[in-house]
Amino acid sequence: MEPKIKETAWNPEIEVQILRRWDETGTYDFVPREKNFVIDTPPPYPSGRPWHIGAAAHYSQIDMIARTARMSGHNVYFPIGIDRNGLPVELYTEKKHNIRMQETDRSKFLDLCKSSLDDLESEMIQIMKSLGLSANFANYYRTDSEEYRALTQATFIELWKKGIIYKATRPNNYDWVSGTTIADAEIQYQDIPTKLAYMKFRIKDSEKTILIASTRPELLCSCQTVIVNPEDPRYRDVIGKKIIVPLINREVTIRAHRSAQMEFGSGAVMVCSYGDQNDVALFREMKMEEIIAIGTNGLMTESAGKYAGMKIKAARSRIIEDLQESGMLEKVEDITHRTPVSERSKIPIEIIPMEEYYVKQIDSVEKIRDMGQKIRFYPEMHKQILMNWLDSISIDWPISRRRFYGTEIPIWYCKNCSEPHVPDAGKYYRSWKDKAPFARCVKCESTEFVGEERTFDTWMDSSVSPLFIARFYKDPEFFKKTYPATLRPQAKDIVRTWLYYTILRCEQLTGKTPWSEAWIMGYGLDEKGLKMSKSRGNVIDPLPVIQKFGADTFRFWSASEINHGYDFRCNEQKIESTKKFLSKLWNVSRFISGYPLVQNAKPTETDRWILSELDSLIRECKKGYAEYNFFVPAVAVREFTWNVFAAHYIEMVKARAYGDGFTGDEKNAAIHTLHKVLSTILLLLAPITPFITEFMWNSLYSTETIHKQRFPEPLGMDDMTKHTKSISEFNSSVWNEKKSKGLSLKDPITMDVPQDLMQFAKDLIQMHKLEK
RNA sequence: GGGCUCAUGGUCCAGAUCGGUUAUGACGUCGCCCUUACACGGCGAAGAUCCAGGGUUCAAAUCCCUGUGGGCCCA
Repeated sequence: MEPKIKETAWNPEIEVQILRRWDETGTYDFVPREKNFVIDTPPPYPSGRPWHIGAAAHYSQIDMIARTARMSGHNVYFPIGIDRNGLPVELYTEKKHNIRMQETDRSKFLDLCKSSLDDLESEMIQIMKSLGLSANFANYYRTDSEEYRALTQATFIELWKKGIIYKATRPNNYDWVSGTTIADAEIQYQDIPTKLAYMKFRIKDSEKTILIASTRPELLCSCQTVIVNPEDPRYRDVIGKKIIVPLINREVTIRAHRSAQMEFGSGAVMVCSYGDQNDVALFREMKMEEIIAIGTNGLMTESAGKYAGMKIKAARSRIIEDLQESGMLEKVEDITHRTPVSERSKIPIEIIPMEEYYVKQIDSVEKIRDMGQKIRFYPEMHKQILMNWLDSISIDWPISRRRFYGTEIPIWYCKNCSEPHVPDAGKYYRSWKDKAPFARCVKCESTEFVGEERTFDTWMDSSVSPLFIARFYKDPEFFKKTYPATLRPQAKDIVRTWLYYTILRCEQLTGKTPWSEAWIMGYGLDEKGLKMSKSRGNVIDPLPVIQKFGADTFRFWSASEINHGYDFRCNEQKIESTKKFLSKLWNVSRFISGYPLVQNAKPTETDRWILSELDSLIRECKKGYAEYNFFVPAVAVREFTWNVFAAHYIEMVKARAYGDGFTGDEKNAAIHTLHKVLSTILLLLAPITPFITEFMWNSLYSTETIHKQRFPEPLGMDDMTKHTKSISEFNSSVWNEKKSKGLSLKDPITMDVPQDLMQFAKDLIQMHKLEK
């Protein structure tokens, strides 16, 4: 028998041809039906190259979800988008061209950002395509397109009319390097070494001093009170007394407040506007007048007196020196302080009062919690990330940003009376440069307007992705069929942003939960378990890896190595060695390809044994697929194919398939079973390794694509899996016996078939050339 | 300080819901072998006090408690 297939190893170059055929025949085109399986695919952000290998693994797995759904009989809608709004591209562009955004013409700056994005985007699209994503690339969307931004603006206009948006001046997180307000969700905490200064505050009309420890002595000028814990015996008698702020010489009152921790520093705390969120709460609670010590440029303000105009750190050092000179410094300790920093620029944020727009969210927390409870999370434990976040929401969501590359806030202000005007929804507005779409002010009838210059927080755009893909406002028929979506796949680090904001916004706009399932994946780390970063030099570029070993290799690695929901390690050598399994599968197929398809056959005992093992494999795989956990089918199929089917069954029936010493029926039964098992393996692996399975399916079984087939059902064989262990043990014992006698495997040997394997005797005797 | 999570041979990972065999498999290492699908292979070997301590039990990698160490998140 000559195998139909000649090559002896899986050649990844075949993938290119298969990709082309899928593309030409429109294999994955989406035509909406009444019921659809809609994936709210995360639009990746092209922030620089190379693209993260963990992200490539992530998108491979999202594709496995799409293929699983398709093979389970669903009509799958798998859109692809690219997220292009926001700060990273601005920073990238500033660096690339050595310019500063605030000093560059806005139109010109936007053009530069756009071309940076175009370059980075094309590489990402190429990787996603070559990974074999069964998505609709023909009309992939961009979040900075006119159409997308018009949707973001339309949703803003609707919320504005519903009264969910408001403007307020309040202390806010401010990133003075990127020059913008940021939301709590954009803050990270980092342990940063800093100095804890113990300062002496003198009690008025007394020689007594109280020690106050602070990491922010430069905020002395904005100190409005000193608090001590009411339970603290050391300070009981000074509560209500006046105390003098050193250097500033302002008198403030000592107050009792339970938020003062007795263990920290000296137990007495100065309250300034604003050192941290607790200061904000205390100023509000005690209705104190705020003093702004730090400006939006990151420099000390006029309120800081002689320190005005200095950078924060410089002012801190100078004040410590001055305190020393005036004898008001007790000591300075070096400590490590958990410091809130901006997620993007990594600098410590300042809390500065500014006027910004807000989306109401505090009132919705309970509703979102209920909706979140009803979403099925894979894995279930990651629902907790959302719940923890909901517990810690304390202020509304500030949505305005003082940046350029984002969706413009569509508001014009009357030049005369400042009344804000919001245009009709539906168009894309560039309020910073477009002429106001109003004739006169509704309030004072003036005819001159000034456009808002700020942009939205990018999560305002991202949080309406389920609405965009469902053509909200544009195509009611389509919307009805595709919203709510079925599933949101995403990484766990953006649960509190993307996942949460999407539920919030979709609830506000549609009253519905945007999807019924959320699939949460862990991070890709380097081989030692550390985060990959350019500074560490441990970044792995996915593109050459995929080119070298093929997409199926990469995908099978991702399925067999990643325990769903947990962080995973990326190791190029492991990816390479995964290819061995594909070659094994290739050669098993190659062997079987030498036999014709046999329609009907009566299986022998040996055949019924492997078919019974196959049934249990099908059940196991389907269990994994039902939870979108690809680790389960990948490992189960590999184990079965390699260590049961190839190692034992194929060896046992080789002679029978050749027909040596067997009847025609027995021979046909072997050939029929070989094809049955192989075709089932191909179907079970198709979502994970779409290329090799498609190639084999087309070569052996059908000209139709494997990817529109249904998953196999168990045949319902009697359970014979209990024999598997005896079979493999007996085979091993024969191999060992021959080896110890220096015999070749094809030499005959005198051995008996064990009693419990008599039903398989005929095959075993031929396989090992057993003699009496 | 609170929450989530992890800890099994050199490396990765299974087994843990429902306690009971010589603890699974892959990668790597070593030895032998071209046996008509495959040397990207086959056969075999070495290699684990299942993080520590305590408890429940006839019996614990598995259940309970305490602790140690790592990761992430929140204050």
